[in-house]
Amino acid sequence: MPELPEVEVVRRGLEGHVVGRTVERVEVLDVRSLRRHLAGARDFAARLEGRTVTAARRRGKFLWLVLDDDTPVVCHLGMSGQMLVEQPDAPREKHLKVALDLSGGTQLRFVDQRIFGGMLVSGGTPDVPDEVAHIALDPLDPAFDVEDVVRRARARRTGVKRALLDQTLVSGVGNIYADEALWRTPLHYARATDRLRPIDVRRLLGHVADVMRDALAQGGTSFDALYVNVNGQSGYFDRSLNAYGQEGEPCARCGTPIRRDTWMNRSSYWCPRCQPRPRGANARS
DNA sequence: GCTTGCGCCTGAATGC
DNA sequence: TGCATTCAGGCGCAAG
Repeated sequence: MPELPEVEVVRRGLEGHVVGRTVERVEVLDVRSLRRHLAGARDFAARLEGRTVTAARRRGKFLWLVLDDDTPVVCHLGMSGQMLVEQPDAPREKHLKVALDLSGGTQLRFVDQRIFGGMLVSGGTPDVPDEVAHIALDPLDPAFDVEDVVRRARARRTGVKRALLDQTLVSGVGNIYADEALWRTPLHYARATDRLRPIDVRRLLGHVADVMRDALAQGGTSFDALYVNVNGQSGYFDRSLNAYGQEGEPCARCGTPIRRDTWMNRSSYWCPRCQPRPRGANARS
Protein backbone atom coordinates (compact mmCIF):
# COMPACT_ATOMS: atom_id res chain seq x y z
CA MET A 1 0.00 0.00 0.00
CA PRO A 2 1.19 3.50 -0.64
CA GLU A 3 2.80 5.13 2.35
CA LEU A 4 4.02 8.70 2.35
CA PRO A 5 7.36 7.97 0.62
CA GLU A 6 5.56 6.20 -2.20
CA VAL A 7 3.14 9.08 -2.57
CA GLU A 8 6.12 11.43 -2.77
CA VAL A 9 7.66 9.26 -5.49
CA VAL A 10 4.36 9.46 -7.37
CA ARG A 11 4.31 13.23 -6.91
CA ARG A 12 7.79 13.51 -8.37
CA GLY A 13 6.73 11.34 -11.28
CA LEU A 14 3.76 13.60 -11.92
CA GLU A 15 5.94 16.68 -11.62
CA GLY A 16 8.24 15.31 -14.28
CA HIS A 17 5.69 13.84 -16.66
CA VAL A 18 2.39 15.64 -16.21
CA VAL A 19 3.15 19.23 -15.23
CA GLY A 20 3.10 21.42 -18.33
CA ARG A 21 0.72 19.16 -20.21
CA THR A 22 -2.87 19.97 -21.12
CA VAL A 23 -5.78 17.68 -20.34
CA GLU A 24 -7.41 16.99 -23.67
CA ARG A 25 -9.99 14.42 -22.68
CA VAL A 26 -11.23 12.75 -19.50
CA GLU A 27 -12.66 9.25 -19.43
CA VAL A 28 -14.32 8.03 -16.24
CA LEU A 29 -14.58 4.24 -16.14
CA ASP A 30 -15.88 3.90 -12.57
CA VAL A 31 -17.82 6.74 -10.96
CA ARG A 32 -17.11 5.32 -7.49
CA SER A 33 -13.61 6.72 -7.75
CA LEU A 34 -15.21 10.17 -8.03
CA ARG A 35 -17.73 9.75 -5.23
CA ARG A 36 -16.16 12.61 -3.32
CA HIS A 37 -16.61 14.86 -6.34
CA LEU A 38 -20.23 15.58 -5.52
CA ALA A 39 -21.04 17.34 -8.80
CA GLY A 40 -20.50 14.09 -10.69
CA ALA A 41 -18.34 12.66 -13.42
CA ARG A 42 -19.49 14.97 -16.21
CA ASP A 43 -18.67 18.04 -14.13
CA PHE A 44 -15.32 16.53 -13.19
CA ALA A 45 -14.41 16.08 -16.83
CA ALA A 46 -15.60 19.55 -17.80
CA ARG A 47 -13.48 21.15 -15.09
CA LEU A 48 -10.32 19.42 -16.32
CA GLU A 49 -10.61 19.37 -20.08
CA GLY A 50 -8.66 22.14 -21.77
CA ARG A 51 -6.73 22.96 -18.61
CA THR A 52 -2.96 22.77 -18.27
CA VAL A 53 -1.37 21.22 -15.18
CA THR A 54 0.96 23.71 -13.50
CA ALA A 55 2.09 21.85 -10.37
CA ALA A 56 1.98 18.57 -8.43
CA ARG A 57 1.83 18.93 -4.65
CA ARG A 58 1.49 16.78 -1.57
CA ARG A 59 0.71 16.91 2.12
CA GLY A 60 0.83 13.65 4.00
CA LYS A 61 -0.72 11.10 1.67
CA PHE A 62 -2.89 13.69 -0.07
CA LEU A 63 -1.70 14.53 -3.56
CA TRP A 64 -3.02 17.25 -5.83
CA LEU A 65 -2.46 18.65 -9.27
CA VAL A 66 -2.88 22.39 -9.78
CA LEU A 67 -4.57 23.54 -12.99
CA ASP A 68 -3.86 26.79 -14.82
CA ASP A 69 -7.01 28.36 -13.36
CA ASP A 70 -5.58 27.65 -9.86
CA THR A 71 -8.01 24.79 -9.28
CA PRO A 72 -6.58 21.93 -7.21
CA VAL A 73 -7.42 18.39 -8.33
CA VAL A 74 -7.03 16.18 -5.29
CA CYS A 75 -5.98 12.54 -5.70
CA HIS A 76 -5.80 10.12 -2.82
CA LEU A 77 -4.39 6.65 -3.45
CA GLY A 78 -6.13 5.07 -0.47
CA MET A 79 -5.00 1.49 0.03
CA SER A 80 -4.48 0.36 -3.51
CA GLY A 81 -4.41 3.40 -5.79
CA GLN A 82 -1.84 3.95 -8.53
CA MET A 83 -1.10 6.84 -10.84
CA LEU A 84 0.47 5.72 -14.10
CA VAL A 85 1.63 7.62 -17.15
CA GLU A 86 1.39 5.45 -20.24
CA GLN A 87 0.77 5.45 -23.94
CA PRO A 88 -2.98 5.77 -24.62
CA ASP A 89 -3.02 2.46 -26.49
CA ALA A 90 -1.28 0.51 -23.74
CA PRO A 91 -3.35 -2.41 -22.41
CA ARG A 92 -5.84 -1.23 -19.85
CA GLU A 93 -5.38 -2.28 -16.26
CA LYS A 94 -8.17 -4.36 -14.77
CA HIS A 95 -8.95 -1.72 -12.19
CA LEU A 96 -8.50 1.39 -14.36
CA LYS A 97 -10.91 3.99 -12.99
CA VAL A 98 -10.06 7.33 -14.63
CA ALA A 99 -7.98 8.11 -17.72
CA LEU A 100 -6.77 11.58 -18.68
CA ASP A 101 -5.52 12.06 -22.22
CA LEU A 102 -2.72 14.60 -22.09
CA SER A 103 -1.13 16.74 -24.74
CA GLY A 104 1.99 15.19 -26.19
CA GLY A 105 0.33 11.82 -26.63
CA THR A 106 0.42 10.34 -23.15
CA GLN A 107 -2.26 9.25 -20.76
CA LEU A 108 -2.45 9.67 -17.00
CA ARG A 109 -4.27 6.74 -15.43
CA PHE A 110 -5.79 6.35 -12.00
CA VAL A 111 -5.96 2.65 -11.15
CA ASP A 112 -7.48 1.51 -7.86
CA GLN A 113 -8.48 -2.02 -6.99
CA ARG A 114 -10.20 -1.38 -3.66
CA ILE A 115 -11.61 2.09 -4.31
CA PHE A 116 -10.52 3.52 -0.97
CA GLY A 117 -8.89 6.26 -2.96
CA GLY A 118 -10.37 8.71 -5.41
CA MET A 119 -10.11 11.98 -7.29
CA LEU A 120 -12.02 15.25 -7.05
CA VAL A 121 -11.87 18.84 -8.19
CA SER A 122 -11.43 20.79 -5.00
CA GLY A 123 -12.27 24.20 -3.67
CA GLY A 124 -9.69 26.06 -1.69
CA THR A 125 -6.37 27.34 -2.90
CA PRO A 126 -3.54 25.73 -4.86
CA ASP A 127 -1.57 25.65 -1.61
CA VAL A 128 -4.32 24.22 0.59
CA PRO A 129 -7.27 22.49 -1.06
CA ASP A 130 -10.37 22.24 1.15
CA GLU A 131 -9.93 18.50 1.69
CA VAL A 132 -6.41 19.07 2.97
CA ALA A 133 -7.14 22.01 5.26
CA HIS A 134 -7.62 19.88 8.38
CA ILE A 135 -4.59 17.68 7.66
CA ALA A 136 -1.51 18.43 9.73
CA LEU A 137 1.89 18.93 8.14
CA ASP A 138 3.90 15.76 7.63
CA PRO A 139 7.32 15.16 9.18
CA LEU A 140 9.09 15.71 5.85
CA ASP A 141 7.54 19.16 5.39
CA PRO A 142 10.14 21.92 5.92
CA ALA A 143 7.58 23.80 8.02
CA PHE A 144 6.92 20.80 10.31
CA ASP A 145 7.05 22.12 13.88
CA VAL A 146 8.31 19.38 16.19
CA GLU A 147 7.77 21.29 19.43
CA ASP A 148 4.21 22.14 18.49
CA VAL A 149 3.43 18.49 17.81
CA VAL A 150 5.11 17.44 21.07
CA ARG A 151 2.94 19.87 22.98
CA ARG A 152 -0.28 18.87 21.24
CA ALA A 153 0.44 15.15 21.54
CA ARG A 154 1.02 15.39 25.28
CA ALA A 155 -2.20 17.36 25.71
CA ARG A 156 -4.17 14.39 24.42
CA ARG A 157 -5.60 11.58 26.45
CA THR A 158 -4.97 8.71 24.11
CA GLY A 159 -2.45 6.04 23.20
CA VAL A 160 0.73 7.00 21.37
CA LYS A 161 0.01 4.94 18.25
CA ARG A 162 -3.48 6.37 17.94
CA ALA A 163 -1.91 9.81 18.12
CA LEU A 164 0.59 8.95 15.38
CA LEU A 165 -2.20 7.78 13.09
CA ASP A 166 -4.31 10.89 13.72
CA GLN A 167 -3.92 13.00 10.60
CA THR A 168 -4.87 16.18 12.43
CA LEU A 169 -1.83 15.84 14.71
CA VAL A 170 0.78 14.64 12.24
CA SER A 171 0.06 13.43 8.73
CA GLY A 172 1.40 10.73 6.49
CA VAL A 173 1.98 8.07 9.14
CA GLY A 174 0.32 4.73 8.40
CA ASN A 175 0.25 1.48 10.32
CA ILE A 176 3.60 0.25 8.99
CA TYR A 177 5.60 3.36 9.81
CA ALA A 178 3.90 3.80 13.15
CA ASP A 179 5.07 0.33 14.21
CA GLU A 180 8.56 0.88 12.81
CA ALA A 181 9.02 4.26 14.52
CA LEU A 182 7.69 2.91 17.83
CA TRP A 183 10.13 0.00 17.58
CA ARG A 184 13.05 2.30 16.89
CA THR A 185 12.28 4.70 19.75
CA PRO A 186 11.38 2.22 21.48
CA LEU A 187 7.89 2.68 22.91
CA HIS A 188 4.89 0.39 23.29
CA TYR A 189 1.95 1.43 21.12
CA ALA A 190 -0.42 1.75 24.08
CA ARG A 191 1.68 4.20 26.08
CA ALA A 192 -0.44 7.16 27.19
CA THR A 193 0.64 10.32 25.37
CA ASP A 194 0.05 12.53 28.40
CA ARG A 195 2.44 10.40 30.46
CA LEU A 196 5.29 10.56 27.94
CA ARG A 197 8.23 12.84 28.51
CA PRO A 198 8.71 15.53 25.86
CA ILE A 199 12.04 13.96 24.91
CA ASP A 200 10.31 10.64 24.20
CA VAL A 201 7.85 12.30 21.83
CA ARG A 202 10.70 14.21 20.18
CA ARG A 203 12.65 10.99 19.66
CA LEU A 204 9.57 9.26 18.30
CA LEU A 205 8.92 12.02 15.77
CA GLY A 206 12.57 11.94 14.77
CA HIS A 207 12.29 8.23 14.08
CA VAL A 208 9.11 8.72 12.09
CA ALA A 209 10.94 11.17 9.83
CA ASP A 210 13.97 8.86 9.60
CA VAL A 211 11.88 5.84 8.62
CA MET A 212 10.24 7.90 5.90
CA ARG A 213 13.52 9.29 4.63
CA ASP A 214 15.07 5.81 4.58
CA ALA A 215 12.16 4.46 2.56
CA LEU A 216 12.29 7.42 0.20
CA ALA A 217 16.00 6.84 -0.36
CA GLN A 218 15.33 3.18 -1.12
CA GLY A 219 12.33 3.94 -3.27
CA GLY A 220 14.33 5.90 -5.76
CA THR A 221 13.20 9.01 -7.53
CA SER A 222 13.15 7.93 -11.15
CA PHE A 223 9.97 7.27 -13.01
CA ASP A 224 11.22 3.77 -13.69
CA ALA A 225 11.24 3.26 -9.96
CA LEU A 226 7.73 4.61 -9.83
CA TYR A 227 6.59 1.96 -12.26
CA VAL A 228 8.35 -0.74 -10.28
CA ASN A 229 6.82 0.41 -7.05
CA VAL A 230 3.28 0.85 -8.16
CA ASN A 231 3.35 -2.48 -9.93
CA GLY A 232 3.42 -4.19 -6.60
CA GLN A 233 7.07 -5.11 -6.31
CA SER A 234 7.19 -3.64 -2.88
CA GLY A 235 10.83 -4.40 -2.19
CA TYR A 236 10.54 -0.83 -1.08
CA PHE A 237 9.98 -1.37 2.64
CA ASP A 238 10.50 -5.05 3.01
CA ARG A 239 14.25 -5.05 3.43
CA SER A 240 14.30 -2.62 6.31
CA LEU A 241 11.29 -3.62 8.39
CA ASN A 242 12.13 -4.44 11.99
CA ALA A 243 8.66 -4.84 13.46
CA TYR A 244 5.82 -4.69 10.97
CA GLY A 245 4.93 -8.13 9.63
CA GLN A 246 7.72 -9.75 11.65
CA GLU A 247 5.61 -11.82 14.05
CA GLY A 248 7.72 -14.62 15.53
CA GLU A 249 10.95 -13.29 14.01
CA PRO A 250 13.74 -12.34 16.45
CA CYS A 251 13.91 -8.66 17.34
CA ALA A 252 16.94 -7.17 15.56
CA ARG A 253 17.99 -5.51 18.82
CA CYS A 254 17.47 -8.17 21.47
CA GLY A 255 16.44 -11.40 19.75
CA THR A 256 13.08 -11.70 21.51
CA PRO A 257 10.35 -12.89 19.11
CA ILE A 258 8.24 -10.02 17.76
CA ARG A 259 4.60 -10.14 18.87
CA ARG A 260 1.49 -9.27 16.93
CA ASP A 261 -1.61 -7.84 18.61
CA THR A 262 -5.00 -7.19 17.10
CA TRP A 263 -5.56 -3.52 17.70
CA MET A 264 -8.25 -1.20 16.35
CA ASN A 265 -9.32 -3.84 13.82
CA ARG A 266 -5.78 -4.05 12.50
CA SER A 267 -2.39 -5.28 13.65
CA SER A 268 0.35 -3.94 15.86
CA TYR A 269 3.79 -5.52 15.92
CA TRP A 270 6.10 -4.95 18.85
CA CYS A 271 9.01 -6.39 20.79
CA PRO A 272 7.87 -7.48 24.26
CA ARG A 273 11.32 -6.84 25.70
CA CYS A 274 12.30 -3.52 24.07
CA GLN A 275 8.77 -2.15 24.12
CA PRO A 276 7.22 -3.43 27.36
CA ARG A 277 3.47 -3.14 27.66
CA PRO A 278 2.52 -0.29 30.01
CA ARG A 279 0.25 -0.86 32.97
CA GLY A 280 -2.37 1.25 34.72
CA ALA A 281 -2.34 4.97 34.07
CA ASN A 282 0.56 4.60 31.65
CA ALA A 283 -1.59 2.60 29.26
CA ARG A 284 -4.18 3.89 26.83
CA SER A 285 -4.82 2.11 23.61
C1' DG B 1 -14.58 19.49 22.19
C1' DC B 2 -12.32 15.37 22.31
C1' DT B 3 -12.05 10.35 21.76
C1' DT B 4 -13.56 6.05 19.82
C1' DG B 5 -15.27 2.81 16.50
C1' DC B 6 -17.66 1.67 12.24
C1' DG B 7 -18.08 1.21 7.23
C1' DC B 8 -16.40 1.68 2.85
C1' DC B 9 -14.07 -1.93 -0.75
C1' DT B 10 -11.80 -6.18 -3.25
C1' DG B 11 -9.23 -10.25 -3.63
C1' DA B 12 -5.94 -13.37 -1.53
C1' DA B 13 -5.67 -16.62 1.98
C1' DT B 14 -7.78 -19.70 4.97
C1' DG B 15 -11.32 -22.91 6.85
C1' DC B 16 -14.76 -26.38 6.48
C1' DT C 1 -13.82 -28.85 -5.44
C1' DG C 2 -16.39 -25.13 -3.91
C1' DC C 3 -18.39 -22.09 -0.99
C1' DA C 4 -18.05 -19.04 3.11
C1' DT C 5 -15.30 -16.41 6.15
C1' DT C 6 -11.38 -13.62 7.52
C1' DC C 7 -8.06 -10.21 6.84
C1' DA C 8 -5.64 -6.11 5.10
C1' DG C 9 -6.11 -0.53 6.45
C1' DG C 10 -6.65 5.25 5.26
C1' DC C 11 -10.07 8.02 5.86
C1' DG C 12 -14.66 10.44 6.93
C1' DC C 13 -18.15 10.57 9.90
C1' DA C 14 -21.27 9.52 13.61
C1' DA C 15 -21.74 8.09 18.24
C1' DG C 16 -20.20 8.23 22.88
